[in-house]
Amino acid sequence: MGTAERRQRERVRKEREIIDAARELFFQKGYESTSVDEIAARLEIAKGSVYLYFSNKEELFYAVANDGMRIALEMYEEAVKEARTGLDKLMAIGRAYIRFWSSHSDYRRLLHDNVFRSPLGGSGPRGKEMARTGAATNGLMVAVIKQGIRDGSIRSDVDPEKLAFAASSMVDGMLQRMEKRQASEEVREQMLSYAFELVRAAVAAPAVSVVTAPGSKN
Amino acid sequence: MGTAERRQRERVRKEREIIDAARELFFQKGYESTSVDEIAARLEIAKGSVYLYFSNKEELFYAVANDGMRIALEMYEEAVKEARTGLDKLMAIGRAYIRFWSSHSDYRRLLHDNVFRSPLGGSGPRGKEMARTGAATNGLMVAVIKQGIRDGSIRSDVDPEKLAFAASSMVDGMLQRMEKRQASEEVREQMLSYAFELVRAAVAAPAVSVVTAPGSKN
DNA sequence: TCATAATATGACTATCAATCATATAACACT
DNA sequence: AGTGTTATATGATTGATAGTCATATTATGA
Repeated sequence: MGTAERRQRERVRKEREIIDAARELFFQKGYESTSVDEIAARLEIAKGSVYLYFSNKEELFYAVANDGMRIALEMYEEAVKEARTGLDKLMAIGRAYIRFWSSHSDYRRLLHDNVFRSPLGGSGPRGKEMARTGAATNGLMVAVIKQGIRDGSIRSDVDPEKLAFAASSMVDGMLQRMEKRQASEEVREQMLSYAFELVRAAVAAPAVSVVTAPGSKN
Repeated sequence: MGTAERRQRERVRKEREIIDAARELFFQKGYESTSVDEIAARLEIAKGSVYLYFSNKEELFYAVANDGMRIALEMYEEAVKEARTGLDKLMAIGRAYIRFWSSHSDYRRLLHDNVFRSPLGGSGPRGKEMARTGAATNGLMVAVIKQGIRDGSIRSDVDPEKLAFAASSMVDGMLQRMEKRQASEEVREQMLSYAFELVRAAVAAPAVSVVTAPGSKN
């Protein structure tokens, strides 16, 4: 009796449809200016039906945001594979970060115009799922930093958790502010690159190459 | 005929009253959950009267936020006086930052729960005023960094504007995220101190024995 | 064929920012 | 003082929208 399973599949498909519609509208007009009525209208269903699948509008936001974060996470994971030392991997994540946020400016705008509603996500399931994706991203950074300490590319007095937190906060904070200032894509990249070099200068082990000057590539 | 002047004074006084009432309510219940009606009720005036002095609720937010930012700026200016080198001044600003945000957690919560509405402020006069305060704060940091480069405490290849931007974004980003996580005051301070040391490690001029990087401004 | 459960609907409620026609008070000028 | 003009104040009204709920429709299974 595959009824339950079919029902479950149907449910997931419906949820997906709603998320997709919401995403398009959020991208187009922003979260605040999109009404649940509009989302429903786009799918030609009743507003009440949306609430059958998502307990409130914010959960819908978390679902969309999580999609974006998942894409980013996958890009980081790819980037990490292509570098050897922990430090290089950390920098590779940085470059992937720039790549992601340049190529997905819709997600960037949506997420950074609404950071305030993405703490650890709300209390609903979608919020929690997004929080997990955030935690996984953080975990990746911490792991990479730890490796760097082991392989000698990162100074041993670095605190992996704190560094991951500070570095990602810096980048988030910068992107957020630049969003408001409507900085050009080019300026954005320059600023981020500068910040990454700053981090590198701060944490690279003093071993072979003396601390690299900020602003110089590699 | 001091009539115009008295009127002007009266206007300022009224505005002040409204800002103060709004601040108390924003602190107590947050921006979103405070209605303009409540603000008016607290002052025993009609809602319409509020709109006689502020064109919308957001302007009221900017006015309150600006107060907070002014207090902080003054603390930074004090802190700067008590250090000698540019690098020390930069670190002193950092410590003042911690002091301000610990002692004024009401402002901290209000501002960081609402960063999204404080880009460069909105288009109204209060938003613009807040933007000016922000610019002044940034200007102070840039000036201090420039001095550091001149007096040799900060590496000459540092870009003052970019460093100021990256560093303040980092701190903002961290505070914002910690607000959501409800980190304790203690953890908060530790994290911020760590971030400041990271910045110091990245920008402090190398010890005297080491040759200064070529192309130093001075 | 019918009872039960799942899904869908859209009218309705509640909330609130912002507006506006109307009223009152302050002022300037004679 | 008397009068027209401007500034200030009011609160009922509008418009928008998130979320609810009684009711209807459809699917399932005995």
